[in-house]
Amino acid sequence: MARPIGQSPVTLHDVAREAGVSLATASRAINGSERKVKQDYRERVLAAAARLNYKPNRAAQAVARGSTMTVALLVGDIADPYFSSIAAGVISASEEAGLVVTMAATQRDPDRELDLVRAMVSQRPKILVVAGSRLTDDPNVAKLVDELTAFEASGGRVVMISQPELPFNTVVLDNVTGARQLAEHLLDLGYRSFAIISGAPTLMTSNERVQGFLDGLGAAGISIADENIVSTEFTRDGGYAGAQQLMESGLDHIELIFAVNDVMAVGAMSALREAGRELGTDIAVAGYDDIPTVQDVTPTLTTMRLPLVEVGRSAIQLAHASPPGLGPARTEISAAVILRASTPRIR
Amino acid sequence: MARPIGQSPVTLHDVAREAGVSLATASRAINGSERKVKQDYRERVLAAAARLNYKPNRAAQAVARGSTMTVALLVGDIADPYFSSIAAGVISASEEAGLVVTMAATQRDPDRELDLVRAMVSQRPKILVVAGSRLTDDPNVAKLVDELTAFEASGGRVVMISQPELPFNTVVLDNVTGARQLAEHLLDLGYRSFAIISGAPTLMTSNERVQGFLDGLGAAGISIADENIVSTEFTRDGGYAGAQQLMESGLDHIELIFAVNDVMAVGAMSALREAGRELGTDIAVAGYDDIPTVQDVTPTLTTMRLPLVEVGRSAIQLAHASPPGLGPARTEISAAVILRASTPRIR
DNA sequence: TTGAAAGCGTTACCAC
DNA sequence: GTGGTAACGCTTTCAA
Repeated sequence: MARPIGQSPVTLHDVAREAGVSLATASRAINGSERKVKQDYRERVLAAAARLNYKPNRAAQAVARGSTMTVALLVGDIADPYFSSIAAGVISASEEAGLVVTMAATQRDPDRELDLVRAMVSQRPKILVVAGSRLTDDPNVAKLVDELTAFEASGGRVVMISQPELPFNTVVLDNVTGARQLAEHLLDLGYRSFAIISGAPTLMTSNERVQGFLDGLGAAGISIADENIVSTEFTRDGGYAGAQQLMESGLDHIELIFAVNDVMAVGAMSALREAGRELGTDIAVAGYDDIPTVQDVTPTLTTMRLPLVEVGRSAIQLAHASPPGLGPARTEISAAVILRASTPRIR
Repeated sequence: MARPIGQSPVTLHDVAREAGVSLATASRAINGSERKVKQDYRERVLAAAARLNYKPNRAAQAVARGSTMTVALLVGDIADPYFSSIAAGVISASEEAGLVVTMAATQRDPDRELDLVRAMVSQRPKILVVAGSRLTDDPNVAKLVDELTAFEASGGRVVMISQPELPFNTVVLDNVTGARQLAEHLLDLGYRSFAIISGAPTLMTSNERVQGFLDGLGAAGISIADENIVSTEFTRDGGYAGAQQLMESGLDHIELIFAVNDVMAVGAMSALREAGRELGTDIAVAGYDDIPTVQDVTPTLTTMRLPLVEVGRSAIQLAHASPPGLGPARTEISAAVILRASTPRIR
């Protein structure tokens, strides 16, 4: 009596029949506004629904209502702690708002990104969050902007994380300022000669952090020779390779290596350690992001703290706060310098 | 001419009109089977769709077809590398199969888990993947099994990751065997006295690993005193706290601490290090899972390698391989001992 | 407050 | 092959 028989899930129709009311009433009692249905009817419907183990069909609701309760989230790589922390924030804020999160990973490929954005738009989510860095030479930006603009025109909300150059709501991470502050603090600690491990030359996040860092040093009259700025993959293994590359070309008078993100810094530290360098004494290292692991490596890593979970939450809040029609809104998230053992005072 | 005007997305209807064909033909040309529509009609429709920037409404397709193209994934905590690696596998395998992934996080709370399973069932996904460990005293198992059984009865496929006690398709991670192997290898290296940092006493994954480890030691006539088995949270901070607890109660003759997962092991290492213990020499540490970070901590961590991304992929493959109606199928994933610097040979 | 009925955007069956 | 049209499960007018 209770379980759905065979293949077909219970529909609202079944519930209405079981409760002896009309489809409309059943709908109102279960999903509609509070006021409209009389107490005993409502109870009868709810009881019937419970008895039959009824679950509203979300797809059908979406069609009927003309809108979903979905948040679509696009990340570069979910196994990367940067993205997984942001995702945790997006998921928790979404759940609180009764929204379901749909997720896809671009593997940092612009073509894939465009395809996936199209796939996500096809789901007609309420909110579309795009995390991950843009490339300066991204061949697809124009198309991307078109898709997203059309999506907004049709009532969806777009939120970009850290891509302020695009005309959408954005959670802004001021990488230039952050990296400059980091540089200043490192100068304070006495460091004077630096190397940088950066991502691909076209990767904007990487560029901004390099630029900010150089700005900070420049203000103190310090510069970095080109051969001491290497660019590799924006991953742990990239950092590892970058450190090796630096060591090959000497690394002689370098006191500190700035890796433009923590996973790269951690990889670099392993490469340096394996090469017999004493971290923190022979050579200092700093990163960016403050992913959880950097407290557990040795020495603990100096970095810029980005409240990543908060960033994810902010994306959802921004979407809710920004009225459609008005121009793009932004939430600025500021980073904080976290000095740890990898950069001891040296002068 | 090209862009959707105002609020309403382009529908198949619009495309049909633009192409001068019927709704049915438009549907067939765009989403239907290859054979049925003549070349020039198909081209006209496709051209019209492109011109209007048409995107099929997935929800409407789901209603009409009676099934979605969705995979629902339930994890404990997406920011935990164990889950995020599994999620990466689920996402990539799903994308390859043209499926969209929906995700939710239980925060390891059984009540939340049940609620979220209900919410996900409501989406009528094609596949529902439940990762995360079960509790021995889970008050909701019966209800959970009911929900999942009903979901399967209505045509969905369920896959559990590492919960072989439930009557569903399962990706089995043989924790008992894995932990036993680890113990054997550590005995080989000369270790004779051990402590364990475990998760909550009701957490099955934790229990299995403890049990397997004790089995392995027991076969060599070695046991562990109760006070040297502490139980804490199944997280990095739990591991940190567990190590502190062990140190308070002495840790005197202990040669090696086995933490039942890597994040706990990494936390424990930090606690030990901060307390001035020389890792690998004063005290050895081993973990379980082989999350990426364990190669970058110092010393590198001995652990059991679980191919986590592969585990996620297997879940989707299993769902596709297992015909509905037949009993639950299983895929066994075996773990491999990875000896690293945290457990040097000592005898 | 309730119920009948008209949608929502697609698919799929059934004639032509 | 193609087009008309009845579904799909639900929401939401519109009358009653």
